[in-house]
Amino acid sequence: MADQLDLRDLRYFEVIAETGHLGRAAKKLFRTQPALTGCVRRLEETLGTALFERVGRGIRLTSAGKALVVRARSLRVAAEEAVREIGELGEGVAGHVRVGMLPTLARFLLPAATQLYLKDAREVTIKAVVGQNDVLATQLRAGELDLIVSTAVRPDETIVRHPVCEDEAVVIASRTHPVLRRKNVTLQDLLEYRWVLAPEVVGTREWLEREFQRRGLPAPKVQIETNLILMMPALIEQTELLTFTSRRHVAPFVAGSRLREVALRETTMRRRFDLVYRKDSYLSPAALRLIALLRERGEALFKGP
Amino acid sequence: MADQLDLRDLRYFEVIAETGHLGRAAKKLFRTQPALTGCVRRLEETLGTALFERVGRGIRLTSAGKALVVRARSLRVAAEEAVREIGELGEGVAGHVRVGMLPTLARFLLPAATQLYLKDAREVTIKAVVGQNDVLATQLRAGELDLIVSTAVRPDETIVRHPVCEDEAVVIASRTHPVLRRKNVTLQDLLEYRWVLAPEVVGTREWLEREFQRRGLPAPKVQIETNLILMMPALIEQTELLTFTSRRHVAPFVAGSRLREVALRETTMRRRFDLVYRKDSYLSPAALRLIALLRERGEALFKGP
DNA sequence: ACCACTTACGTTTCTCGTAACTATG
DNA sequence: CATAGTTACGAGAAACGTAAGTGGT
Repeated sequence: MADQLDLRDLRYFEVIAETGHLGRAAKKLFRTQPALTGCVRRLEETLGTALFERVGRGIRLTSAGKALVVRARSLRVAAEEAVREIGELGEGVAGHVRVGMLPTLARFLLPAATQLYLKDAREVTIKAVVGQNDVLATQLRAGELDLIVSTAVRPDETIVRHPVCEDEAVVIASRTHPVLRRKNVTLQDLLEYRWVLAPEVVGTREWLEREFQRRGLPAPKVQIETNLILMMPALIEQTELLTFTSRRHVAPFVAGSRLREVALRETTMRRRFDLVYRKDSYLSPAALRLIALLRERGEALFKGP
Repeated sequence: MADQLDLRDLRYFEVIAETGHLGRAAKKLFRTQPALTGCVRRLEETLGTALFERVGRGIRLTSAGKALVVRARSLRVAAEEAVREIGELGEGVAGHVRVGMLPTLARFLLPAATQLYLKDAREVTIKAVVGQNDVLATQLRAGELDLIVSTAVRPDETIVRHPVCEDEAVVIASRTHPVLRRKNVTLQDLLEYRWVLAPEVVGTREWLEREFQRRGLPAPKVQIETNLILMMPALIEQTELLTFTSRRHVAPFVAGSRLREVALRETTMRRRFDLVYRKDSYLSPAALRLIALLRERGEALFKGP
């Protein structure tokens, strides 16, 4: 005798209890009457209790049977929920993804990407970490992030890199800034102004200062240093400060932006954003879906409509 | 491919997930490794998702697998609870019984009987209805009670009767009552006193009045008429009233009772208490247990220790 | 006599164990 | 080469369907 319930039997039992007739239940279930007799017999054996009383030529639920109807229903629902949840996890439309990215990407890729991603994966939760490339790479290797989108991650055999999009960091000023009225602006000219820059460890600032240094020039004078990279454009909108960050902040890339690029070949930093993830670790289907989405449409999403 | 979960597979899966090894799990479950491989394969098929990743020569839960562990555990617990609940209902140690009885039985049988009954059936709830025999019989036939213990229920083919115990209703007085100082008390003598009696429709009062009438005597003078039969003895404890009810209220049957029997053959009413229930209706195991208990031990319980 | 459930029995399906196979450290 | 998991296949168990049986209306 089985000492454990069988969900199939319980499903049959529910229909039998609802109809009150083995014959009609059999039709509904595409089974024969004897099969359902067997089902009831099995349940009654494992439960050690009569579920139906044989009254006249029909059957009627006993009190134990009535109680089992309730239990059977909730068990069935719970099982169905489990199948659904796990199935969705498997398809990557549910679950959890931990993704890290640079501030520029958080501003110009994340919103569109998440919107598109969640359209087919409503039950997925996302942890988005914004940080500098060194921090992101460390967290990725530590298993704290499933994937990152970043620049200049050193390749090795434990990670996979895919180029996603290109970007250029440029010198930016408010559209009313005096430097924009000058012609043939030089690197030297830029040193006349004060700057809003990221901390020295950040890739863009490192690059910028090196460019000045290469040409025998001093580093730009920093008036505001902030690790809130995304705030830098807003900080210079109404001042005579300069900053150095992604061209995407500048009109016409951002409609209505008060900012303009200070076009200068020497201060144009090309950089490639790579999608990076660990090679041999398990990635949830939800994470795999996000990876696929970023590989296929990341560039278009970053460029905007 | 099965489209429904199997509780057995989920049980296996739990152990596999806990140990993280098919081999060790197989030992715990008294199964072989291939059997568990098959179990995992079945689950993965019905869920459409990988539950383990094959890492090295071992296995590791995927995120979907981790989620399934939680679901599997709660499903197993719910199934076990269902088995337990329905099993207890079946054994009659859980459930609900509706029982009716006469006041005397409520006083002298119900406490001991329920105590004994609930010792083995802690989860059973009881509805105890106290009433006169005609009311009880009506409610029994209407299906509002599962069983009654009463007197003089008219037998027919829809009910079953079992004698449970015998009782005698007698005239009762306070131990300080003057009638107790008289010798050779007669029926006539009793008419000198006032009475506390039940309403005229109640069996004991009917019987008593008929006994006086049979001997050409008037009915006793009623000072207090109450349907709270059980209050009658208390009402006469400190007065010169007489009452007519079960001898069980009188010392020495109730230790410390202030009441005494006015012994008189003409006022001694023998009555038999029957256990009565419907013959062809479903009786819950809990009810059947109570019936068996009353049949086997009802008499001893009524008589007291 | 008919209807509804049960029993009997053969067939199919499923699960499990044995043994051989594959892959990893 | 030892260990962990997988594949292949046959034996046994379980569930199902057909057909005959039982009981109530």
